[in-house]
Amino acid sequence: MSTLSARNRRKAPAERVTEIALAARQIALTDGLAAITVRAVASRVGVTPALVAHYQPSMNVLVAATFGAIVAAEIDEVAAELGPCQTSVDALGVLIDTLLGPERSAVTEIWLDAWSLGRRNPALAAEVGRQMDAWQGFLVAQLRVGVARGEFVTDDAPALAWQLLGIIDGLNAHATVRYGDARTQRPLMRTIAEHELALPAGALSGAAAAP
Amino acid sequence: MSTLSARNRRKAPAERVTEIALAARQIALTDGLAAITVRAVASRVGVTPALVAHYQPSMNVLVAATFGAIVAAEIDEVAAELGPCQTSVDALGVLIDTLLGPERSAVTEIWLDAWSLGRRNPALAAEVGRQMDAWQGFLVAQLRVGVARGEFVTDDAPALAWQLLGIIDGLNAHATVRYGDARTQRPLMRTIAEHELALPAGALSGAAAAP
DNA sequence: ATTCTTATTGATCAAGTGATCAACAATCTC
DNA sequence: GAGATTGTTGATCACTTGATCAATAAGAAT
Repeated sequence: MSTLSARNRRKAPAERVTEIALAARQIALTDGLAAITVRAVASRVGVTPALVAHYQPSMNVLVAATFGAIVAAEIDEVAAELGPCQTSVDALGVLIDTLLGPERSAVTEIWLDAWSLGRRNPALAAEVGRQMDAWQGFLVAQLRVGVARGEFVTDDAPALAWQLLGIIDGLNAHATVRYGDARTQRPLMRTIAEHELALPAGALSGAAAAP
Repeated sequence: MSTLSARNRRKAPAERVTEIALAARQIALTDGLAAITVRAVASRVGVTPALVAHYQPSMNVLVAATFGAIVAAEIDEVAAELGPCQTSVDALGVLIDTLLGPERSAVTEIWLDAWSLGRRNPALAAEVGRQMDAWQGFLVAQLRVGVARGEFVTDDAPALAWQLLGIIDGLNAHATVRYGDARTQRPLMRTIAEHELALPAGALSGAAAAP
């Protein structure tokens, strides 16, 4: 790849750091968090392993940072998609459709890797905690807007957010690992959300239904 | 441990194989599937790494077999617990309480490891598929009994079984990785099951309620 | 053009992994 | 008890991992 193209060019530290971070992200999305090794990243950037080690205090933190970057990007992406929605019901429907979409399997695998690798990588474990909190915070905000608008009813938005995220992660994990049939997952998820938020049956089904 | 106690005793192959399998299971339940190494198993059995390698075609299959054994034992255990139940509603309540219990976190971590490691270990991936099928088959059988008894109503037991298992795994994963609050998970799970099986509200709540 | 700063490298270490194989020795068989 | 069987070992290989450091050279400063 770029190993031969721009050989021996000297770059500003900030740029190299960015390159390394990007390479790590690509490797993770392709082959999982466990595939982020000094040599793999170095090879992808077109640089010596020593340079990667020079810019990163340790591989554990690079893995953690890469995980954090991927998940943070995911949140931003989903948030952007929810922007145009007029009602909270609309937004929730889009959220469910997006999060249970088949194109999220790469990110789901990242989550599975993180949950498993977190036990041996303290930095990663901490980052997993942060990102789970971030997701929950995001969803809580959405739910509270809906409650304020009088669209949703729930007496414990934080707990409900955790529950909904748990369900979504579980369905995604199953779909990614073994059964990719999202057709039955989305209706189920909508039904659960409707019930837990005191919505009329079918309220979430109409929105953003793909052909 | 037993490293010094019974030194240099020669055992029948079947017994050694059993010892190795047991050691692998204990290591997995304590430190995860990734901790199953030739040396770790050998050390626990009190034997040379070469002997472990001698009895196992490869570490990949030992990991896969260990995962399979743990999950199979889990299914048997749960099945045994459901035996005494008179009604399917009872059984489902016990099933939910058991599977979402806090003492299952070790097994949940095994599942997370398996899902993550499966990508690099074909034997493990195959075993994961088998055990997921086994769980689904078990739950489908339970659901069908309930339907036959007139307790449950569902037009697609297999699909519903996958969904319920996905939800349970997701809630368990979250609880294990970060939030161990099962108090909100079980009521939620009961509500979902009641709704999906056309049960009256609260039907699953009364059964097997711990003090 | 020369000097200086520093990004980059090559070589190398120590640790850990799975796996192999001739040699040993514990136990069984006769 | 002598011999055959085979469970078991010690040594060792090839490989991958993260990490270190003196030495090099690219680019900026003068």
